Amino acid sequence: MNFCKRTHNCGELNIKNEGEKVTLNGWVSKTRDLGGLFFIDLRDRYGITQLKVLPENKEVYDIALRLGQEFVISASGNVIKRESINKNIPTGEIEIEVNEIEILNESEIPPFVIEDDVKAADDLRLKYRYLDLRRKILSDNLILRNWVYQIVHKYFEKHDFVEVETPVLMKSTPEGARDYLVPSRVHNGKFYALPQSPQLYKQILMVSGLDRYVQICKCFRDEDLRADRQPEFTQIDLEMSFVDQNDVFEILEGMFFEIWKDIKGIELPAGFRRMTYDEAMNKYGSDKPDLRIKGGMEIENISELVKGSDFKVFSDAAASGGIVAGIKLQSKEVTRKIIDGLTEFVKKSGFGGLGYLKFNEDGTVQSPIVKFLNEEITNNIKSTFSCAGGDTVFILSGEKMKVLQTLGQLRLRLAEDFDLIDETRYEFLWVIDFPLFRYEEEEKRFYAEHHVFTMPKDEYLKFLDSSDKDEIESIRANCYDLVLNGHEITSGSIRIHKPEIQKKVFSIIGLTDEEAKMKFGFILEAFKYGAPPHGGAAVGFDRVIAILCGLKSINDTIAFPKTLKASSLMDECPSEVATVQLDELGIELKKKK
RNA sequence: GGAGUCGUAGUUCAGUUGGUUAGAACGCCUGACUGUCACUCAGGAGGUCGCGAGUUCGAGUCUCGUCGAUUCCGCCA
Repeated sequence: MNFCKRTHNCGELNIKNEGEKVTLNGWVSKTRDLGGLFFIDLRDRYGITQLKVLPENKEVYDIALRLGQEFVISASGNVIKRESINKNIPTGEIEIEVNEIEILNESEIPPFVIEDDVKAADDLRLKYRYLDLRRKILSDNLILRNWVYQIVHKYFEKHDFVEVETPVLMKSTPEGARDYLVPSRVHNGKFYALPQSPQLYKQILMVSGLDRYVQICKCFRDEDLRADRQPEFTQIDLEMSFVDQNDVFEILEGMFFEIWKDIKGIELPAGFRRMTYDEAMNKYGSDKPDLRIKGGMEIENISELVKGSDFKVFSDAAASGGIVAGIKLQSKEVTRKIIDGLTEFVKKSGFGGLGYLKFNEDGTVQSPIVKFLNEEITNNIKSTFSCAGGDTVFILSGEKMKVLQTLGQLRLRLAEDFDLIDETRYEFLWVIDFPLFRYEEEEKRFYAEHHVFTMPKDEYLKFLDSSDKDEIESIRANCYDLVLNGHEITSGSIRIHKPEIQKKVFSIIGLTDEEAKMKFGFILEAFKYGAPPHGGAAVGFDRVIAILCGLKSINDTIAFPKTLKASSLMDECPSEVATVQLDELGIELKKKK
């Protein structure tokens, strides 16, 4: 098809181009018919340029009158200075006086108007994703994502990493998330799994001597979704040989340094803050604390202070091995209604109520529990939290982890409600020394907190032979997360490369030699032939992009995201398949109940 | 698997205690208009109130179920 091809895009012309004869191709964003004067806003991904059509040019004018939203056109004419300038857009000083228009394609009336401040609901936007992506605000996310992609590739190339593609069809392993399964036609009854991550392959590449591996790859997890969780997502996967934790940190800090410098023009600190898992839990009630909250709002354990109080709820908690702890909300008006809302919030986590002490400006203390606490205890609480008039301390008591986690959630809730988050900050934090195991009460067994190949810290190796639950739970690992603004954006560990340590870990999670061989045989086999000390990490690419774009959800960093029920509204997948296809795979569907 | 919110015109929403013909804005169509850029003005078309039962003389409104979107918990690198 012949058509008049563009000489420029719709975002680049300005007053310097005055007098030039140009051709633009693009979509009709809007038309304004003033009777004797006709304006067209022509859009492409670079921007919008105004076209002007005069009725004297009858042929062109008649075409202009036919134009509808989202028609694709080619327009030629001269760049002229506008009579009235639009300061809101980069091309606002000029317009094209059109002497030729060609309609390249018509459009049906779109189901929603394509504008930055889109009004359509999510499902409609997803069904017509291609229209939604015509919005600059959205396509800019994909463009930024591409920039980060390029920075990452260059960065790792510069540091001698080798990009290796690992299989997408792999062996299903039962640990971790639920696998997406792919049936095999050649081996009826057998299945591949899509990778939850290329974990095992990258470790084997270390045994191969590749030394430094990186891959920006798709990962798949068949679990329920969230705003920051898609069934398929992208990670920057990396692994290094002959390294300890600090080497991995250094490489990743360097990567984030370059990304933030290039994309945001921000110089991140040379080394990120570090905090142990235990400290994070005790101070923030979370393994991914948001450090942007004004005043810090750290949790204080006041078990000792209230141990002897007459308030049974507190003294009982302390006596039965639990804790009493609280957080302070600084100088905010806390009404009855707010307290009720927060009480409702903690009740959902199984607490009977929320204790609070309001320290008034006049020195009095307002609280339903103050009558149970003597003056000394009240004063001690006040000084522990460094309270001034106008501050409120919220207190929970009970089982330690539950108290800490709920206070952590309360902290985030208060920060949200009282607008205490400094949105301009980027707070990176390494959370280190995670527990190696997690005890599952219901099944009465240990699970690997990270994954089964995570190396325990040297000083805890002795507990691998222990049969004491507390000792095993106390084992800390060379396992780390990078947290940014309360989001986990990276996770990794130093791996076990010694068979005797691996054996002990398997034994603690109740995996017999036989089972281990069946599930992980190939990697254990590989490890027999000289596995170097190695470790690595995986970066949640979508989450990083979402934060860079200022988005709460990762969906708008992904071209074609899926809904919470993991379906794609545009191409309507998943879908049923023909019986012939199932027959070839040797699969028969169960009848629906 | 559980809890919450939402579903009414092409779109975003309003719709009172269950009561006559379900409204507004934007978009769309027709006409007018030579400096608009959220153009303006005049007129017009457009509805299976997500779907299915039930209660009722009467349901957009109440009840139950179901489907979809979304937020959170469980789950999950």
